[in-house]
Amino acid sequence: MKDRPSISESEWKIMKVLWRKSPLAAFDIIQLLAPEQWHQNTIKTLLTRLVKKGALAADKYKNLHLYRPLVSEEDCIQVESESFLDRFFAGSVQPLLVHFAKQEKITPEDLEELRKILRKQKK
Amino acid sequence: MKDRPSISESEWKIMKVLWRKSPLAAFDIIQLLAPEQWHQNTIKTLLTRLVKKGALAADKYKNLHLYRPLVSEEDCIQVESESFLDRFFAGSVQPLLVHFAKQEKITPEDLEELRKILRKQKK
DNA sequence: GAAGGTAAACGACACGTGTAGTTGATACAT
DNA sequence: ATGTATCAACTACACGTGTCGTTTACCTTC
Repeated sequence: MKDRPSISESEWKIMKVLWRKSPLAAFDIIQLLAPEQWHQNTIKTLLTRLVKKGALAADKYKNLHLYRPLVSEEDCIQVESESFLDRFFAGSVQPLLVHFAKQEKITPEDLEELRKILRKQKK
Repeated sequence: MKDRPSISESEWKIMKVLWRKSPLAAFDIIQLLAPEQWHQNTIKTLLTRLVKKGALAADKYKNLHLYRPLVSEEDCIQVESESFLDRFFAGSVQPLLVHFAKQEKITPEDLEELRKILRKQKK
């Protein structure tokens, strides 16, 4: 897995749209992100920057570009999770789990789910 | 819990030092952060900014300041975790757990530990 | 082929951050 | 009391980011 470009918070919202459905024209993305109340140019700028960073491809189609992701959501989440772990939990999952457990964010059902996944992996 | 000031990555390293032991003078902090290879002034600047943000107190003592945290590590981790969850896992712990489980970052021992914590809370 | 309209490209600006040089204040030693 | 070392304060600057305005290119339609 190559280095993933660093994607800022706003940029991430763009990526999410395109991970869900692509390729899309700037116009479509602007529509889908209407709830963010961003100026059109703001979204265009973010798109341009994401292309420059290598996170998106922009295929020319007539007088517009069709954007599609060049990096997978899985990989990006992976990178972000890694750095999150490093910064706040000394790089290991255990303290993170403890943290969330103490916040009462983890339910017995989650635990059961986890057990299932682990069991599957053992095979 | 009041709003925690936003603490950048470098600033976080300073905070970690002071959460471990405080109060400390700038000099001590510079010593302890020697591995970071930061210029002294860099650390001073970060300290000043943290004071301005309300994350640290600087008590005057003779010709120097003694720094101590004004926000707790727990609270800050809490805020960061929350925003991390929101950004990458739609705000819920479940997908995060699944993610880490799939990365094989979670061991059966972790699971056992979790179970213990949950059991304790039920009481 | 000229006109009109949209999309892209470019430029701009403020703010946060990482990084460090310069200046000013001050405690201590002589 | 004065000099010196040290700490704090101020200043600076480049880069990333969030946010848009302005200009240019180009497709489509008449």
